[in-house]
This record gives sequence, C-alpha cells and structure tokens, in this order.
Amino acid sequence: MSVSSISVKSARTLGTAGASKSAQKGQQTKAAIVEAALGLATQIGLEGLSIGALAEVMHMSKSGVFAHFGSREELQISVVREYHARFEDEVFFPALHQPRGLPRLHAMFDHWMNRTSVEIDSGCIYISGAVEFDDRPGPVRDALADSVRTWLAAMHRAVEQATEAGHFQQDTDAHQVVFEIHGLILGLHYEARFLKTPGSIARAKTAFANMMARHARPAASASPASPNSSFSASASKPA
Amino acid sequence: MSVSSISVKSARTLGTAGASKSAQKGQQTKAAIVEAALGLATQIGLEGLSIGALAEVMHMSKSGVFAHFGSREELQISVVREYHARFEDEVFFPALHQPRGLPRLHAMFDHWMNRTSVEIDSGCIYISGAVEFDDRPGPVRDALADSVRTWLAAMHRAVEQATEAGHFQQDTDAHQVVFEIHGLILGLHYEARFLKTPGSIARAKTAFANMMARHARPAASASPASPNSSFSASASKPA
DNA sequence: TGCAAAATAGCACGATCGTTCTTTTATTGC
DNA sequence: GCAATAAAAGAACGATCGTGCTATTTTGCA
Repeated sequence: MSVSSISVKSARTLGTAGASKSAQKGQQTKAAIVEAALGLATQIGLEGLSIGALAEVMHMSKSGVFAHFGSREELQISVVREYHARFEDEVFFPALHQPRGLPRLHAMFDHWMNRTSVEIDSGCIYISGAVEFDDRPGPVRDALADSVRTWLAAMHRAVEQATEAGHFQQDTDAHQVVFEIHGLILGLHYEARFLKTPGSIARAKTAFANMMARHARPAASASPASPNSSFSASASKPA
Repeated sequence: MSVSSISVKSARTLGTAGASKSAQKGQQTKAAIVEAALGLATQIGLEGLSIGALAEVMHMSKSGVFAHFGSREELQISVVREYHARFEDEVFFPALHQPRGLPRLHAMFDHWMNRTSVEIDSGCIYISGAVEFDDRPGPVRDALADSVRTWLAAMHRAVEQATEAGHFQQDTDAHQVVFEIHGLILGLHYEARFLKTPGSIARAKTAFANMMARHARPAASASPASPNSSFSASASKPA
C-alpha cells in the first residue's frame, strides 16, 4: 500500500550491475541530474530552476543535461516525481510502522513537520510550487497537485482510522481535521522559514496536541459526567 | 492608530489639482505604474514582475518605467508598500469600527479571509513573497517581513484585547492563537487557490469558530443567555 | 576488438532580462 | 510665451534563458 500509484523507483537505481537490458549509463546520470535539480529546486523553486545552472552544478554541458528531458517542463515534472518519492520514504512509509489510529497519525504529522522545517535550509516544493503554479495551468501544476492531493488523502485515511479505532469521536469531520493540520504545517513553514520566528515548532506541536484533545473520545468509562464537557460540547459539530 | 508607521499615502494622490508644490505629473504616473505593477505581482509574483511586461501594460517604454524607480528592487519595494497600504485599508481599518475584543478580532479575520481567497484571481503577495524570498536576503525581503510582522502584531493585540475584555480565558496564549489563525489563512489560500478545493472558505470559518469557542471564557454562569451570543451562535455552523 | 548506438559536447539562434546613455518631448515656474 | 526642468522614448549593452542542430565521445554488445 503506497501513498500513490505513481512509481518512479526506476530513477533511484544505482550500482554498476548491468543486467540483461537495464541500467544504462544514461539512467544513472539522469538520476544524478534529477537529484541535483531537486536540490536546486528546494532552494530557488521549480520556476527558478534553470538548465544552465543545473549543468554547472553537474559539470556538464547545457545540451548534455537538456537531452535527458527534452524540455524544461519535463525536467520540472521529474523533480516533482522525485520529491514525491522521497516524501513517501521519509514521511509516509515510516509512519506505517505505527499502529493505526492516533499513533500513526501523530507519526505522520511529526515526520511532515520535520520535512517542513527542521531541514530549514531547503524548502518544500509542495508549498513553493503551489505559489508558483497556482494560476499557471499545465502538466507541472497537475503533477504537483496530484502529489499533494494524494498525500492529503493519506492523511484523511489516517484520521478516519483514528475514528474507527475509537480514538476520535464518531462525528469527527476528517476533512476538517486534515484542513487544519495542513494549516499548521503551512504556518510552521511560513514562520520558521520566512519570518524566522523562534519556537515555531513548539507552536505547531502545541496546536496539534490541542487539536487531538479536542477530537479525542471522552475517557472510556461510563463514570461521572464528562470532564471537559464545556469545550468538547461546542467543539465538534462541523459539517 | 495604524497598523504600522509606514506612510505611503503620497502614492495615492489623485486629482488634477496642482497646489503650490505637489502632484507633478511624474508622481501620478508613478502611482499608476505601481498600481499596474501590483496587479501583475499578485498574479505572477514579485519575482516574476518584469519591467518589460510592466511597460507594455502601461503603454510606455521600458526606460520610461525604469526611470521612476532606478532599479527593479526599488520597484518591488514600492509594490510591497502599496500592498501594505491596501491591506490596511481593506483589512485592518474597517475592523476598527467593531468594538474591541472578539467582534474586532472576528472582523479582522473575515476581512483577511476575503482578501486571501474571495478575490480568487489575485494572490496575496505576503504569501507568495514569503516563498520567493525565504532564502533571498535583501531589502525586498525585509520590507515584506516587516509588513507581515506588523500585521501579525496587530492581530496579537486584538487577541490580547479579547482577553482583557473577558471574552477569552485569562491564560490564553495570544501568540499561539495568532499562529493558528495564520495557519488557517495559509491553508485557505493553498486549498482555494492551488488545489481549488470547494468549500475551503467554510472550512476556515468552521476552524476559526471552533478556535474561538475553545478559548472562550466559560459562559457567564448566572443568567442563561450569554451576551456575546451573536458570535458564539455562529460558531458551530459552517457558512 | 570493432561497430552500432547511446550519451555528451559545442555552437548558434531568437527572446527577454535589467540597466545605462543619449535624445526628444512634455510640463512647469516666471 | 520662454526658458528651465522633468518625464519619457530610443537604442544598445552584456547576460541568461530554453532549445535546436551537428559533431564528438563514450558505452554496450557481438
């Protein structure tokens, strides 16, 4: 079970072994180029990514780099796909080791946070790309949007599982929860990376914890009246 | 009392009246250029703003446009300042007509939301600029960050006033509240403008309402009806 | 080891960028 | 209305962009 149906594992093949018909030299250098391009794109954005600069980093000629993709747009799409694969590897798959429900949801959020702000030197192209392509239709935008939607759908599933597992109240609106979590990540990215506000990570963690508490199913037993009735009553009755 | 100490009203002077020493022709066209530049920048970003394209829109020569600013950077800064002024006019000042505390905070959020997503065809340069300049130091970045920080400080003040007015619990963390509100706006901007997710505005409103309810001071005990029912009533239902 | 094919380099193109310098046109103060 | 001054235009610059085309080099297989 993967976040998406997209499979780009081919671009990650390494090693020298040349089996019957795979792993020509070209595939390797193409993978190396995409990796370098990803590094550039996380710093200056997908739009700022230029073939000339990329060639310089790779110690190659412009045309040598260009030939692997045929167009700048195809290069950008390759970068998006590679980012998608890494996002899966670093954020989604590790969380699958946690049991369904709250623990897994919490792990997904934590990894997501780390990807967003801990490696502060490189931004998230899901965020920068959204700004660069929000009114620029085309295949790059589509690839970006598909990746993001796929990931948000995975988050949505995790919230639903938390409800099914009895960790959340039955009437929890999963879409609403995902929307708010997404907002926390975006806020963290903004404040940590642009405003350099100290303590942003703690802010995001606090907000997440409050959110979980708000949707948490009241302590199991049928004992005395619900403890935090005041807020949990008004808290959850969205669409 | 203004959001900031920045005053750029000079760039808004219109009319033909030529008093003793003001309103040369140049000032008017400069203001018109900045206005056109703002329009371009909200669509393609501050970085995408080019003097050539701007000249074409203005039916002027490149050098004619250029001469008003002396550098592209200065043009970008002028755009940021103009955006700041409009943001004040459309988001902050109207909210001052509401009484301090919750009503004013609510108005600020509403206007902010409208600026962010209702006029869906033009983005927010506070958001796009943050992505474009998050690791590009310089005066443009500084101007952007100053404007944003000023606005967030105004939000912070509004939250504090809500606490002082007794609308919020005494231990409400104003910075935390502002962080979370900011996240809602960013999430709304992302989902509405990039993903085109329908119903994003309702999501943001619901989240805001839930948030207000969470910090609200427990109902005034004695009498059944709470005074601020107007807002808390709308808290639980999406638009 | 030789040869077809793949991979890379080299070069040039039109376009656009920000910027400078010079010249022409429009505006202003008297 | 005229002269001083401001505003706008025009042309050109070096740089960089994406992309085509043609050599040259490198690779993989017999």
